[in-house]
Amino acid sequence: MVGIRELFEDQTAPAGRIVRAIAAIGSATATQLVKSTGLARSTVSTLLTELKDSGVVLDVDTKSNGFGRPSQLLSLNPAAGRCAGVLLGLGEIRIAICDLAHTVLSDIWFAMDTDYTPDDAARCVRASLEEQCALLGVDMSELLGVGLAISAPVSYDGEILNGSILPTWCGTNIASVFSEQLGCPIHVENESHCGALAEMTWGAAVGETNFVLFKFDLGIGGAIVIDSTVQRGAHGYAAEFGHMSLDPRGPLCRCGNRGCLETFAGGFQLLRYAEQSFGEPVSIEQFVERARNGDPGYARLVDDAAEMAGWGMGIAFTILNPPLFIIAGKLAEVGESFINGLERSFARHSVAPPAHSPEKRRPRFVVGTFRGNDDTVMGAVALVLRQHGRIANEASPAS
Amino acid sequence: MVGIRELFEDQTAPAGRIVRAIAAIGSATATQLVKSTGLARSTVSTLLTELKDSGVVLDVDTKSNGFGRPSQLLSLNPAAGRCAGVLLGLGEIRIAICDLAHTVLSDIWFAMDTDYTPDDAARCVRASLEEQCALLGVDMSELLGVGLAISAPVSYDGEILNGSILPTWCGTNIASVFSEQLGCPIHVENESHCGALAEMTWGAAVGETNFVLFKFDLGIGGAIVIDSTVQRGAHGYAAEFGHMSLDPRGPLCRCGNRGCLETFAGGFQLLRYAEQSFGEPVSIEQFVERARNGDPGYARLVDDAAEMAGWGMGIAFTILNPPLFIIAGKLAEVGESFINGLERSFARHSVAPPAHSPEKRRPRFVVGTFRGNDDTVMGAVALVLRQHGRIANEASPAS
DNA sequence: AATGCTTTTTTCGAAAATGAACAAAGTAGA
DNA sequence: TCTACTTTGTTCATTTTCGAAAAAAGCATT
Repeated sequence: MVGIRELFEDQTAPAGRIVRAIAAIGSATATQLVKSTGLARSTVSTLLTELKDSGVVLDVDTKSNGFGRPSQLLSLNPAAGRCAGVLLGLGEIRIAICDLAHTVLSDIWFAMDTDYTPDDAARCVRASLEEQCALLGVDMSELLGVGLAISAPVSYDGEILNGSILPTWCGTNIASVFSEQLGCPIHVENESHCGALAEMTWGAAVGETNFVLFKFDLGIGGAIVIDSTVQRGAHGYAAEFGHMSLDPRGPLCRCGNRGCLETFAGGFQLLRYAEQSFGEPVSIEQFVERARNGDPGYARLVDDAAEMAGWGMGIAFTILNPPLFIIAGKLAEVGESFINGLERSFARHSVAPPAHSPEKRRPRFVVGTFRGNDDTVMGAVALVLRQHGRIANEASPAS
Repeated sequence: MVGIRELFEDQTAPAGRIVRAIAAIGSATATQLVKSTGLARSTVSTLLTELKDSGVVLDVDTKSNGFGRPSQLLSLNPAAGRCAGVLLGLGEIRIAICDLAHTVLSDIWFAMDTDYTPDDAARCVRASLEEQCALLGVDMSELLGVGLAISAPVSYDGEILNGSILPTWCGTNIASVFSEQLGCPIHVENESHCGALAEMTWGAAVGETNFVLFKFDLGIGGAIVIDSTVQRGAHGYAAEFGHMSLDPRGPLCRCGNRGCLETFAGGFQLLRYAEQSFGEPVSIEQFVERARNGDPGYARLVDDAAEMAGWGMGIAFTILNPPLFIIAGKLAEVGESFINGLERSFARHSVAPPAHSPEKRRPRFVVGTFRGNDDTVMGAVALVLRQHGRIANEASPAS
């Protein structure tokens, strides 16, 4: 008999595969597990009874499919373990705790100095996690893992590569800093990649195995998902759509190049253009609100941004040929006008399917379901649930 | 006891996995197989003795690693089966036959009318294959598969999507046409994807599991390889680098968009520009020769093409973040001047690694090892060896 | 209520894969 | 030449996984 921790982390053993398959989607039927793990019916059945006996898996419901014997809906025992997700944001930290049945148990937020250090962050997160765990009546050592979402590319060993938002953090190994404080497995990923995991787990991409996500927010990021796996590339830089160089003579970008997509359609830039033109500083929420209401200047800014964004997505399509695009971030909340402009521009910048081509040869466009920075925190939780971006585990347990 | 054919095609059985692992790299040691298949040493050992007993696998050599017991080099029995690769080109067809130890047994070429039909092609290929097989003293029914390389994107079910080079072929299901004539498993892929397989199997990408290939030839294509798998995308369009739209007001492209990379750096266009400027039509071989010798006008054309190509590769890097770029196609034969220009432009158009970053955070650039259209035919063979792009198998054997 | 149909779930003997211990085959240095 | 060390290859009892058949649990029609 093994504990949930071992099962959860075992990459090869069938029992582990089953547990993680359930963790990934929250609840599942045995038949679904047969498909997603590739194991034999009998194997799944046997292991499932064992897992039920040891209290790791629970029957939660019974689901009829119209015909035939109804199937049992299974879920991991919520009491068997918990996962935490942490968003390390600009002057703020947000922490969510979930059980293994995907129920959010705690979701808190607190402000930080804008120049907080990794050590500050780790200490604050630890204090806060201890407090929250106490409220939930569990011990912090029961956490199966903590996921960190960072607004910067992260290398495979947990180092922050390009401190564009948090410049002083560049070069820090964020994973080891947190591992030392928290003493449990740490998973690190960049913010947009977390967003994709959140959409796969709770949002617009549930059940999708292949898609590309564009996140239009203050910055522009994205994620490439192939076979349900978020691609990280050789160094963790993959899907930095905001820094596709679209115009070699365009505006200078914070990354050091010119004419990046972000300089045309990034939120920071749009806000600056708006302030320059209308003389009044606005928040991104105000900006989105005015653009949605059709305020001419703002609408035009969004229109132009959509034009460039569609171009970028066209190029991404030419390279990756995904069946689905998910459009996320605050700019997506502008609604139809942004999405339509984007699709129109996309059509002009991607290889046109031949005239007789069936509908399915065009990619689908879907707007993400998360608002605010929910996608990021929840994605950080999903990091643990899906055992993605795992980095440190051999730290001594917090005393 | 099972025949090589079943083993070769069985996707799940360990024996099949071992056979295909050997087929993919030509010859291997048992330890390599343990790593690449993920099976236990004991399993590999047991199955290997069985495979040797049935004559499928042979000991070919013994390799010392300096320390420890030397390992046996294994190879598939060349007499156990053969694979054919077919290039369906512009006014020409090329066919290669290999044994399972990667030895080329036959490599022939013949001209076709420029407007030959798929049926013509299938009949000619069949006649030629029968002849070649007879010369080799084997029966055509012993072929383990035939790979087809096409100068156009191909869908998963073998349909030609965009007949840019062979316009009348658009919409044909090339796989079923050939399957009917040849009566053996057919594998279809687009030309550039085949090129990547050839480089992985015999060329510059041996041992590489992740890379991006750009092929600069008369057209521009490419391939994305992740975990040793050539990515096809949702519809088989993936890695159409030639049609990245770099300038919305640029020249019209045959794909219907403007300013595609191909309109700036594609061989067809370069030849046309050269003819317009120097009044004399040249072949691509002549063009490359003159550019390599530093002939000013040609050198400048190549320089400008490298500038745009580097830009395109920069964008691809921002999206995919590969550890390695392979540069293939006739334009690569121009040499240093093209490659250097390309790398220089790349550096200006991709996210710059921070100043302190280690060398390994930059992608490597390597020139492909194949010349002419060797990569394409050999890639078509590799299609079969690696069981990639498999489409038809249930056709009735040719009578 | 009974029967047929469909899908899920379990059971159980057979087959496959594994881990651990051992044997083999080489190098390097005493 | 002998011993220590390293890596490869084999054997076999134990454990794991599978396939096929049977049992179970619902819906729909008669």
